[in-house]
Amino acid sequence: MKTLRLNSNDRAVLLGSCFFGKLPMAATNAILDDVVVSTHEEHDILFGQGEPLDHVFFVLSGLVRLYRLGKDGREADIAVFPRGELFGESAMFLGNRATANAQTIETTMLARIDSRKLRKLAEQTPEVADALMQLLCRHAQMAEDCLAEDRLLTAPQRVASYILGNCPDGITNFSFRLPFQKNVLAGKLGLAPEALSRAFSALRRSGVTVKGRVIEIHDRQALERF
Amino acid sequence: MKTLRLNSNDRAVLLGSCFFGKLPMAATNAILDDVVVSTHEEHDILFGQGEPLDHVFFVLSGLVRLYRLGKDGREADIAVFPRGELFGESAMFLGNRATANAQTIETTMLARIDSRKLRKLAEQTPEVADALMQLLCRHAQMAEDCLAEDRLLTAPQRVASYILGNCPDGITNFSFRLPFQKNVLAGKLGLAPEALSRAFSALRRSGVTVKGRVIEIHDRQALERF
DNA sequence: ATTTTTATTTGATCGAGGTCAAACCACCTT
DNA sequence: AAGGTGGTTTGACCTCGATCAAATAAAAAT
Repeated sequence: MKTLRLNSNDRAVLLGSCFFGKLPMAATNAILDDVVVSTHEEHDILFGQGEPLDHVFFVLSGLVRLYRLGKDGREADIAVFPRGELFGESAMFLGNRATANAQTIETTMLARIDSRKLRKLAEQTPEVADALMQLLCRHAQMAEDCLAEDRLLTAPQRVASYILGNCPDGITNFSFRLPFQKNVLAGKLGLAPEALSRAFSALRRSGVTVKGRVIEIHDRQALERF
Repeated sequence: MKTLRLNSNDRAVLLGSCFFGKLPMAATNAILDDVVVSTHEEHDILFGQGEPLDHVFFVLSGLVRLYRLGKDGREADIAVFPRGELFGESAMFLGNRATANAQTIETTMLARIDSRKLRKLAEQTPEVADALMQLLCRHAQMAEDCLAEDRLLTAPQRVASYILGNCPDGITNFSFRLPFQKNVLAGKLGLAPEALSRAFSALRRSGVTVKGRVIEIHDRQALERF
């Protein structure tokens, strides 16, 4: 892990992100002033459940996985954060302790924001507080969505739902590239890789073609019905 | 559903709750000033997923269930809120639309807080914003905990975990009363009632006794190992 | 291009838990 | 005491997805 300064590309990613995008410039600058940038190899462990954690992370590039460990060593993914996402914010409100493990999935650049400073800024700047609340809310929703899907949908249905989530409304014919390995998608959907593979092959009958990382949809309706 | 005013017992519940407990008196009073109280029969539907929702609910007494519907009509519980809990807050940040269905589980009294007002108050009062962030955070945690447990633990392990969550640390011999029907516990744990029943009977071997709603633990270690 | 490594698919097996039906039980009412 | 009513338990069966092992495919390294 190497420590660097923010370059202009990093700034662009930060300013274009959902979180920083709607903050007043003054607040953004105050935060970015003493941000620390670090680079990580793939599979680097960022923090572990229960460990002290006094900053919030922003993904400048790469991919990070949040997960919990079972006592038998098995892992359950809680969330996957691509570039532009902020994570680790819940520790800020829970005694500065991480509530899960975090690991990079690929080579990743992160910006670290001091949580004390962010929290203080939120006290003084309603827009920051509001942005934080929206972030927390979105993360809560993500977890609730996952929970509901796990409980209500079969593996092929969850995969169909994931695909549809990446397909603009009203379009019936569509294709896109997975932003990560199938491996990772499987974890995100709470499936073993084998189950994901089988789910894809079950969806083939409903007009889904998979070539490497590229997914093609030929019949949106069929997917929705699945 | 009948509409009432806050009585002194209601105020006590509100003031003793996790959310209002740490607010400055002025903020609490501002909120309570135009709270609306309503009573509901059991199984009353409070709101449905996607519907407009312009207030936040506080449980004065009774029990409320948040759940999502699958397209086949099956239901997946997201959370269960007993007296003293605030819920429905996420709609505030997501365009005033409910993200799930809510239903009373038993006869219930609710206080409704206007979300516009609460949000405005949060802008002006850092303590309110902070309390809201902690609430959102706790709810996000609850969902993540559920998700992780669903993915990592078997039915008996989830039940064991629930029991241990109700048992003070360091005590080996313990007994408590379920705060709701087994029915409800099953839903909360993402199990069919039959599966909960079987889980209990699997735990009997580890020193758990179930008599009606009363759960007795005779060997904490055995439960932890399960 | 060839080898090595890593990711994905396929096959076979197994177990957890859902579902349906029936029995059981507790608590009410009459 | 008899009869409801609704929650809970038990039994039987079956489906989904985990797991293990092996085959393939794709990527990276030489």
